[in-house]
Amino acid sequence: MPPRPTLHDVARSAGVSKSLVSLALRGDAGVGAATRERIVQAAAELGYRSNALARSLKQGRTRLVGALPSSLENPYHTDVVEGLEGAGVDAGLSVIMVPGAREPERRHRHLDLLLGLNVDGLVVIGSRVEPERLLAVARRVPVVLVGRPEIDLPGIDVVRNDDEHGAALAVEHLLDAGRRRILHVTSGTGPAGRARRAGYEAAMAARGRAADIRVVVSDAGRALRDAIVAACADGYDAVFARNDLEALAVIDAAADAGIAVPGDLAVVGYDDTALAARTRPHLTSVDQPRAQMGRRALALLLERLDGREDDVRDVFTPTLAVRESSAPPATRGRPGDRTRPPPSHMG
Amino acid sequence: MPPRPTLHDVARSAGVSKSLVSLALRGDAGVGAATRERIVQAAAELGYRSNALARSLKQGRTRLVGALPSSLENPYHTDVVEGLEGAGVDAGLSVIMVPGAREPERRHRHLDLLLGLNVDGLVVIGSRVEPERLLAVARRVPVVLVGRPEIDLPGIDVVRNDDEHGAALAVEHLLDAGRRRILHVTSGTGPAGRARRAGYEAAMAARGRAADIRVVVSDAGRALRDAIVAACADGYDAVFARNDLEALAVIDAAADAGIAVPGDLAVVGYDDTALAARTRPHLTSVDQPRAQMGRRALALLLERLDGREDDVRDVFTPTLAVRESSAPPATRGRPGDRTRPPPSHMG
DNA sequence: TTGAAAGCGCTAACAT
DNA sequence: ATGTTAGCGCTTTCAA
Repeated sequence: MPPRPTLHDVARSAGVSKSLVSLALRGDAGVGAATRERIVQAAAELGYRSNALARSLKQGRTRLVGALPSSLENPYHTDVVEGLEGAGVDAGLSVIMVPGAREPERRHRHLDLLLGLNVDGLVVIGSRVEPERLLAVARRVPVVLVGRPEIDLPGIDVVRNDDEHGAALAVEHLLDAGRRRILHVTSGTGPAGRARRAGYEAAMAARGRAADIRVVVSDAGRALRDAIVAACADGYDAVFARNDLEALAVIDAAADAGIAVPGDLAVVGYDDTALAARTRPHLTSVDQPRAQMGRRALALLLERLDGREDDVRDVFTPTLAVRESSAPPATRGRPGDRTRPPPSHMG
Repeated sequence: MPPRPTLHDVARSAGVSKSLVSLALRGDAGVGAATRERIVQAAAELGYRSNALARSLKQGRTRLVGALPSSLENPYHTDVVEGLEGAGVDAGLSVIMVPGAREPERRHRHLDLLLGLNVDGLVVIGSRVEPERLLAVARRVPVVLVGRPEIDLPGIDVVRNDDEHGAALAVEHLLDAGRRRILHVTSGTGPAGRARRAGYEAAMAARGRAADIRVVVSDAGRALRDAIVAACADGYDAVFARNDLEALAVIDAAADAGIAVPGDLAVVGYDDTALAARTRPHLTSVDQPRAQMGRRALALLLERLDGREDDVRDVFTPTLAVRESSAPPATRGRPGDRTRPPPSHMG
């Protein structure tokens, strides 16, 4: 590979100095029209592209924002990045990301990578990076946490949705739709999972259903299925799942066990990811404004870079996207919807 | 934010020269044990982290590999990145990525970003970057294309699966399972889509079903549903979809129209993404070894950096992951599987 | 309007 | 075993 041309090459080719090339190429006003023309010409001919590394080194900033999603498996994360990037473009910042990982070692590697690149800001999406590490990082570069409740670190802004409220939306919706007993399925030891679980319990209690509170911590496969079967036998006719992925697992387990959704069992997920509308039955899901949260994260970063000192905690209010998976027993019977009549414990 | 400590700061704090700090921190053998100790100590106290920008500028390489997925919507891309990253770690290279985009303008911006960061190699995953642009890029940095058939650019390696063969696997499987007429659903104007379509047509012809070849170019929503209904009315009882996402759309449309899958209609997807096993019915899908292809892409990059001149075209052979969505009419009737009897045109 | 020179933080060849 | 020095490619005073 031929070495890429530098400012110096262009300068020589145009017969001017490096500085003038730099100015001309960046559109500085005080460069003679003819000279500028010659410079632009020469640059084009050589295929010159300025070296971002060198510029960043000189300027002490990269105009880069690093995104650290906890995983790319759940579309939630990429939706946030989407918003982040959109806002970044508007602000003249570029967003780079890493694949994301659940394993702490890999996560640390990713974090180090982003930091090593001298990103001007870091957006950590739902990742379980340890608070101490976050604090250490935040002393060198602005950090915004997205989607992580239960955390209050000085110097670190947080953008999240109200998980308790979201859980309550799900519970109320199910109850209002005529469901009697609601199970909560979660695999999470994570903060968001905890908050949703707490919201579920609170909402149940608020509706006088404290006695019905039941939580299944799902591992993959058979265990979940057995738990669902057992719950149904005990009269549970609805599930509020920690997120859409869990909800799909519930639907899958139910199908395995011959339990009809939403006939025998209503299911509500969380995040309203693209999956929700793609699978059958279409999934009712709590929707957080992910792209908007991403945009907000970038705005907070900019404010920090601009000198803001006090911490921001931005809480978005989720809404409920109602779909087929939680249709009340009475509403069923659309074409193509061949579900069983409600089980006997319904009456 | 306090400025981050530099080599110079550490050197002063440890009472030695910059170079010695650099050597000590990188574990050079010829540094006195005591001195090294002192240096490491000082670095730790100051929280020193070497500046990758400066190092890269000096060394003329970044040890960075850029991944440009065409979109994060389809898990296929992230699976490839996963393999890429795994191999990267083994080789001491880091993988950075951008969100990916379908719009040409955004795609170009992403490409420029990666290039501006001086990545040592670029992996373009399924993205429809124009050949001319690819060629231009490849003159400055090694480029590997993943998942893109129909392309033969000098200086650019390609890792892909045999789409024609994959399509044939799907067709044969459906025919062998007793299906009569197979529809192909694609939205793609892309190369992979074209190749799969060609494979479908060839396989149909090879089995004497040339007369049954029928292709639906799916736009969203109603149009697809109508096309499916029409096809079923014409005796089609199976669909081979361009990818898993399309397959899910087909299943969705079928459900809307009261067409049972796999009862009335068998469906086969492509890519065998995580989605396939998550939705009901579980999706039969052509599987390409995505992670392995990612690893291979990185290996090819390394070879290029090592001076290889001739082009490599690596074609992986896909396999078929058979699941519920293509179960033959006779096999149906598992618990929880309440599908209709075969429609009359079956007999 | 243009050029010269300093220096961002690092590495590596060359002293000592 | 340790220090000095010269850049990597760029931006940015400061002079001319």
